[in-house]
Amino acid sequence: MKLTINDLAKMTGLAKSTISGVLNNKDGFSEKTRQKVLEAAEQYGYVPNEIARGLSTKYTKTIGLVIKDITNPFYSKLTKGVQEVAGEYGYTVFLCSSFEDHRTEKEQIQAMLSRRVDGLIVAPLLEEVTFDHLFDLKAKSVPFVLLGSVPGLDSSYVEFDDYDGGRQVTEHLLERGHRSIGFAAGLPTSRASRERLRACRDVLSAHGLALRAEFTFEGAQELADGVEVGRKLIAMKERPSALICFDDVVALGVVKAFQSEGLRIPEDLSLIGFDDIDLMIFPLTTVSIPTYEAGKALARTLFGQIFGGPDTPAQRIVFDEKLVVRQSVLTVTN
Amino acid sequence: MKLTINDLAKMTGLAKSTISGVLNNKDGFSEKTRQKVLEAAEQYGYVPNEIARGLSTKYTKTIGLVIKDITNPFYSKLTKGVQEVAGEYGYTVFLCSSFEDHRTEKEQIQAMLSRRVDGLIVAPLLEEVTFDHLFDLKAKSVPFVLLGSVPGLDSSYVEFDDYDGGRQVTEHLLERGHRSIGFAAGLPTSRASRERLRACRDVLSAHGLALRAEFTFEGAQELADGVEVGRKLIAMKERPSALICFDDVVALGVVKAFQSEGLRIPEDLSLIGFDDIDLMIFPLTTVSIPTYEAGKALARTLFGQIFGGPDTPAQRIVFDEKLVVRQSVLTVTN
DNA sequence: AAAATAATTTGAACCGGTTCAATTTTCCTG
DNA sequence: CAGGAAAATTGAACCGGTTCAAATTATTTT
Repeated sequence: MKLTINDLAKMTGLAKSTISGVLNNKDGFSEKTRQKVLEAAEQYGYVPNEIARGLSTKYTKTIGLVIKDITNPFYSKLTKGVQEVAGEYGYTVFLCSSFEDHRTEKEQIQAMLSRRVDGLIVAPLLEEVTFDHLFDLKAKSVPFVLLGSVPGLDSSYVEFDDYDGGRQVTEHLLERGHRSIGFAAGLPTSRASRERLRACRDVLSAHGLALRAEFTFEGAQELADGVEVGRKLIAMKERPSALICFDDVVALGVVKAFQSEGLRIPEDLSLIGFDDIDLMIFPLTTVSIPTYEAGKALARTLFGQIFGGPDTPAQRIVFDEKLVVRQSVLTVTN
Repeated sequence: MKLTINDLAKMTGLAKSTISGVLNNKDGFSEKTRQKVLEAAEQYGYVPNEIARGLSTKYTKTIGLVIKDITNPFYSKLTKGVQEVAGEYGYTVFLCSSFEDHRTEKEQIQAMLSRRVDGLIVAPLLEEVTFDHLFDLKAKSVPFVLLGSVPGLDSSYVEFDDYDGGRQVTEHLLERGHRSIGFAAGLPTSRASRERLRACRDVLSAHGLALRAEFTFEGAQELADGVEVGRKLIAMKERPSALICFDDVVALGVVKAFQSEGLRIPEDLSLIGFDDIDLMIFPLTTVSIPTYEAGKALARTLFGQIFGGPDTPAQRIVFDEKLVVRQSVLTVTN
């Protein structure tokens, strides 16, 4: 059915090694045969079988990207960055989603390995359990880059300075006079969320303040979760004057809940998010995260590993997070 | 480095065909050898090389998904649906983005073919040029399913009744008394946009009305484009009373433009979008599109083709679009 | 024009699996 | 316990490429 290199060899009367050589631009072939091969390949529309090639060269021109959920703007933008760079290198990317499940993450990585990807980009779930599967990658010396470092694992990674982002927003709120601050954290599997929360706590306690338990929410991930948090806040007798949301999506949910009750942001609640997503139309004060650039950096770092061989030193790239002040934070005068 | 089936054969003292047979659950092996193989595989952590397997079986357990831009919520949700079903079948998906470029689309499909995917899902760009590459797929009898039919190509597809969606929104506006209607269309490569626009024109002309050229915009794709359209409208002396946007993202852009000028939706402009995206917090009247379900349907149809062999009849699935009335359309009394 | 050298081309082995006809082993039966 | 059938195992070919030492052909050199 499909034309193979053997067919081409038969048709041109040349050896398959000759065909292979010419097609891979190796030199040592006469101009005459070179033309003959090229013409025949062109004429019959020969497309080399990358699978077969991969088997002998050990390079599949394929990388795996394991993320949590493509539906989240954060990841879709990151993915776009990865794709962009992969394309430049003639690589194709396998998209795998862990759907926030630790076992799925492991399985996906396993599947990628069995498909012999040349490298992996993983946005690992943070969990108490184990990072064995990641240490394994290192042990097997499979090129890989992580989104976010993993304690004790000496690997390449790209991450954001989430702690500093958390610090910035908290200080911003303090500067604007807020003393009662709430926090809508993400899932416990999110490193970013944890860091931001930790920073928030640190800054508050440095000012003799604390995050009150009833103003601290957990597991906020999607818009609906944000709406839920918003509802809970609305139902409270006493409410924090400001809420830091783990990301813009959650913040958007809070905005939605408040708006649907006729309450207003920032008059009734000051709000801060993270990510600075494109689809934001609400003037939300947030923290911009160079997601797209991070995706590109992840891919570039990975290709560095792939082409640099197993002794390529691990690279660590940290992107800054930057507060973007808009109109969702009120200045309160005590 | 990596353990192969040959290694395993040597270690157990069995033939590689035995190892292969046991591991693939073929019968005709004694319980004793079966155990021996299984234990050895387990103990040494043997993972079959899918590349090698793919070469001989012709099945790579891999499908290709070619979309325009993963960053668009429409596609990310569709992708999620595809992934979900692919996962159920033990398949992994190659994500390819055409980035709205016809040539890139062709190249991506080519790349997928050279990687011998078992099937393809393509959201093709609509262009004057050619659909040769799609007809080629048919000719080569590569299993594939399209998002949206292509004229003259008898293939499986999943599509939305975009014409009807366009009809619904236009009639809704007419019912609410609007007579001066504008349309922010998407890129000319979007079939959905074209259909919606066509329906709008048809309905209007059936009512003796027409879409005025100065109220018809083209190439609106991202939020920024919507903002642009909004600005243009604001700058006009005379403005339509309602605007239909090709999708929610564009509508969101218009909202943003209006809000930033202190104008209000729907008081200053009635607005309708398409997609009913999750991240919407503005009470936008829109048309809900079962994107996630479509993604699943695409995948299921594809697997039907893959496992059903080349004579599987082409399937056509059309999803309805459904108007969701919220608060972005004013009732005007003339 | 023969010998030496350089330029091309080729054939066989290999990558890591699957497949299946042929062979070997085991089990029954008379 | 020989002989035949059934069960289990194996070996070789194949999938479609790449690689490289060896063979062939062309070009110089003397």
